[in-house]
Amino acid sequence: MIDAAGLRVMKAIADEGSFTSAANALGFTQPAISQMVRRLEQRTGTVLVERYGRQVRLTEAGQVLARHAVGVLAALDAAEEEITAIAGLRAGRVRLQAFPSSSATLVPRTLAILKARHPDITVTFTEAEPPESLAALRNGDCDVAVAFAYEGGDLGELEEDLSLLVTRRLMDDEVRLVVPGTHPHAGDTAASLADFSDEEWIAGCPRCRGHLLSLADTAGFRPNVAFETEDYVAQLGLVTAGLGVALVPDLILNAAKHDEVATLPLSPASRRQILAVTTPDLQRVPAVAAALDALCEAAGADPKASTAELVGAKA
Amino acid sequence: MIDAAGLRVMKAIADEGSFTSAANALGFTQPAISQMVRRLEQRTGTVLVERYGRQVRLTEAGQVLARHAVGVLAALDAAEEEITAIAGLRAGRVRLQAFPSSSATLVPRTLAILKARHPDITVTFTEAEPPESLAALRNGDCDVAVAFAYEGGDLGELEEDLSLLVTRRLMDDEVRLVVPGTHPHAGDTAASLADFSDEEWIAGCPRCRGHLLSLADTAGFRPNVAFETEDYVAQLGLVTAGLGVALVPDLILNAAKHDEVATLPLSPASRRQILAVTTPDLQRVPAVAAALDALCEAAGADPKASTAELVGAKA
DNA sequence: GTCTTCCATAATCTTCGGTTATGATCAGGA
DNA sequence: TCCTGATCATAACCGAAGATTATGGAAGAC
Repeated sequence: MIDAAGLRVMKAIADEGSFTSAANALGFTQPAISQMVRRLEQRTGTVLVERYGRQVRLTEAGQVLARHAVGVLAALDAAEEEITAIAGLRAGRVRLQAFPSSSATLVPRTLAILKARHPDITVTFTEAEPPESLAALRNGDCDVAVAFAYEGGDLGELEEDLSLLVTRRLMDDEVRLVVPGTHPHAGDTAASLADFSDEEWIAGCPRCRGHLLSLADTAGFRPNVAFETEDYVAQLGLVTAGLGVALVPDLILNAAKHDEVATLPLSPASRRQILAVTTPDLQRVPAVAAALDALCEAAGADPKASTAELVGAKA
Repeated sequence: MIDAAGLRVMKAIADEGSFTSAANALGFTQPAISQMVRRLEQRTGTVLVERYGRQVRLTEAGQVLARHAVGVLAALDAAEEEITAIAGLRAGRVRLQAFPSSSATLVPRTLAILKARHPDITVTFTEAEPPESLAALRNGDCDVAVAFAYEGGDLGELEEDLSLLVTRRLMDDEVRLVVPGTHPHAGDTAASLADFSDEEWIAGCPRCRGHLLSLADTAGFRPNVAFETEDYVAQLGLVTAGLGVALVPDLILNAAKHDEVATLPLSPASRRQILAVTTPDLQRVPAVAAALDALCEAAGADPKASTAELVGAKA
């Protein structure tokens, strides 16, 4: 029945004292005000303005509207201001979830970039393996998930999960074989997985373990997994202690100390993709977009090149 | 940029959790909500709603709007309620100005009627002679003026003042000649003014004095005005003391004690009209209309018969 | 798989809310 | 006194907002 425009007009009339100057103040023409008042009057069923000759005066009801207008318009302005603050990155919130090994290097660098560029954005960060982070994304508990996908057989599994999500490729993470420094093959320039079929293996997270099994299967053996731990520092510790060998991505090796082990490139090489994942809608939220850019930059990827690389369901 | 309708929609979505149920709650169809959200989004330049398959969730910006909506809509409702209270006579204000001799009988009766019928209306009352009360009416300081107009020459003067005002005829007030009880003509059934040409006269307010002069002029003499006072009790007192004769309207005689004087009807009779005056706009304000009705009733006039008796400028 | 339940889109129509053009009235001044 | 300027009202018009119905596509339930 009463809308913001009507209140604005009533307040302008109260402030300016005439239809004409109210119209000027609001950037309208005079008849617009005339009609607006008439509409308001027939909507409310009351007389709002008293016309006496060429001057107008608000009736009591009109004064009531003008009085309320102040508060309502202030509230609307506040809302608008808050919205534009979010849109203009002067505020906003990003909830980031990243898998553990990325939180050592990629995430801190990202947060630093984001903080420097948009200090008013609040970023919350949670560590989560890709299945969980993607679930959180779908569930609305997370805005950006940093996930990884192994090239090869395992990729298909993740791809299914990416339906209707938007991904940005951050970097390729090469997987290396880590052996104790004292290992006979420690000095090799590359490692063929088949040569390590008799070793005891140290596996990481479930999906890393799946990748190990997949690679080993291709190499023609079934690895003897002696230890399993999601803690990659522990993995390296176990290898250092001579308790086995492990497949460890570069990202982890760059982050963690690994002086007493040898890291051998695989032959054939195996990589995993590090991806930033979000939804098509969230992608357009400025704070989220800024976070994605920061992630790309932190990963050393060209933000432009990888922008809007959409992974459809079965496309 | 943001209007009440948009806020209402955002709040409904927040409350209901889906477009469809929000549409039902607001009495719209689902596409209306879809379009409204889209419009809001392109107006604000931000994503307000996240679509996850078949469910929707508000983004941070959307939640901001929904949060502000509560306050804004409450304020709008409050304004509307206040307006309808005025329209429904559950609130409102009437500022009444009446000339002194009416405030003795007519006004108290009117206020009593008004109080009984619409206890929530606040009435303010000021005593003022017609010229002042009409000026206040024009000036917006008064909603209803109770004025009087002498029939005859003097009426024209007031008529000019009534341009663009609305009058309601409340009653006819017969003017009588008041003489001391000991006066030779005290026992007469009627008085011809010419018979009192040699008397000393006691005049009232300026316009009453003008009326006296006008009547005397018609009767062919120029009255000897010995005293002038706007206090009608004093006038009667002066007559009682034998200091002169006076023309006094019935309204005053009914209100004030006048045991020791004789009141003679004039021949030819002379009357003044008691009028309620307001503006065409104010006439439609419920509280003002109620006051006019109460005035008519207090005056014993038929409210219907005298309604909307418009006195135009030169019509 | 089918079926239901969501939201999105398209086409259409009404109403709102603005414009320009014009008229009527009042105030002020030559 | 009669212009003249300022003000509000009204009419005709027009574009866009905002609703509708009809339809399609995707997600989830069975």
